[in-house]
Amino acid sequence: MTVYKQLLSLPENFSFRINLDYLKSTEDGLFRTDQESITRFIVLDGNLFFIKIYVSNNNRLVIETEDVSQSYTKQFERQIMLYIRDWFDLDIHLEPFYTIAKQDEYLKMPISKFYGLRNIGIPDIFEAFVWAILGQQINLSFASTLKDRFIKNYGKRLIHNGEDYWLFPSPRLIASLSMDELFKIGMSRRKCEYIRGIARLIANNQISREKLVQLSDINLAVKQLTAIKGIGPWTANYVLLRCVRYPNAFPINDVGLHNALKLAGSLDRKPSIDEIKQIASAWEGYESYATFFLWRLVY
DNA sequence: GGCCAGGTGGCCA
DNA sequence: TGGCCACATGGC
Repeated sequence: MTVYKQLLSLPENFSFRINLDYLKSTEDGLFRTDQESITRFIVLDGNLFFIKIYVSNNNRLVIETEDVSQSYTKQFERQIMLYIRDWFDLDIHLEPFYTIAKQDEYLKMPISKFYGLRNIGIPDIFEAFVWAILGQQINLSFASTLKDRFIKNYGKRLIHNGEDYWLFPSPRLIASLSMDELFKIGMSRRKCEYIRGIARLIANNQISREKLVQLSDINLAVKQLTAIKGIGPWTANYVLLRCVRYPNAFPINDVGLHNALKLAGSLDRKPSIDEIKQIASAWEGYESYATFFLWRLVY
């Protein structure tokens, strides 16, 4: 099979190792990591590509693409590069964030520990919503178990070099499933309804990443999303942070964030919401990165 | 056994 | 608006 190789130059403040470690900690059947690379299948307009990502000696990102569907064109090449730039959030300028964070009581420790980390995103908005809804209220390890069951029950299995990879289930398929079919994996009935509802909205193109990007006002985006059953302020901000990439997305109610602030600030208790508003006022415009680095402390 | 997990909607004053 | 409560399940 033909393999195409592309290079992407990396920002100064990007550490491949730190980002690989992060991905390793979140491996979920959709991609795989080893000591030096990340691999996954991606689908573009129904065409299948297998990509391998690693770093070269002169600090460039190397992307090898196997043309599984025999459909590789310059257009797909461009889309694959955009996908990688987006997944690793390569186009954001983080110097202003680091300048703020270096002198911030709560951020200086996480940015020193994880310098070079990026908000590795969830490019597929349906996946982002499902992951957020699954994670509501329950502990993260159980949420991971549910996600694993979700992917392996409804997703598509592919094999590459004898190893399993999965494609995330399509919103169209999930929208068509019965409550019982969804309930069997162990999530609450309400989560089944929420997920089926969002699947329907995405399948009908009533909700899309592009539309949310175009709103460009986080208050509007949150308002629109929280009108949907099962999407509260936390889920809305989570999706805007991990997928749509609003830099000021801020899931202020997040328990993990609270624990991370307690740890980073050596507090004897978790801060209150009002205290967090005070703390975060210094991060204006970079709340999403502040949150992502703080999460890394506790997950 | 009880309480908390990367919350949310529904009900009631 | 603000205060409960149920929700599925796992870990401590």
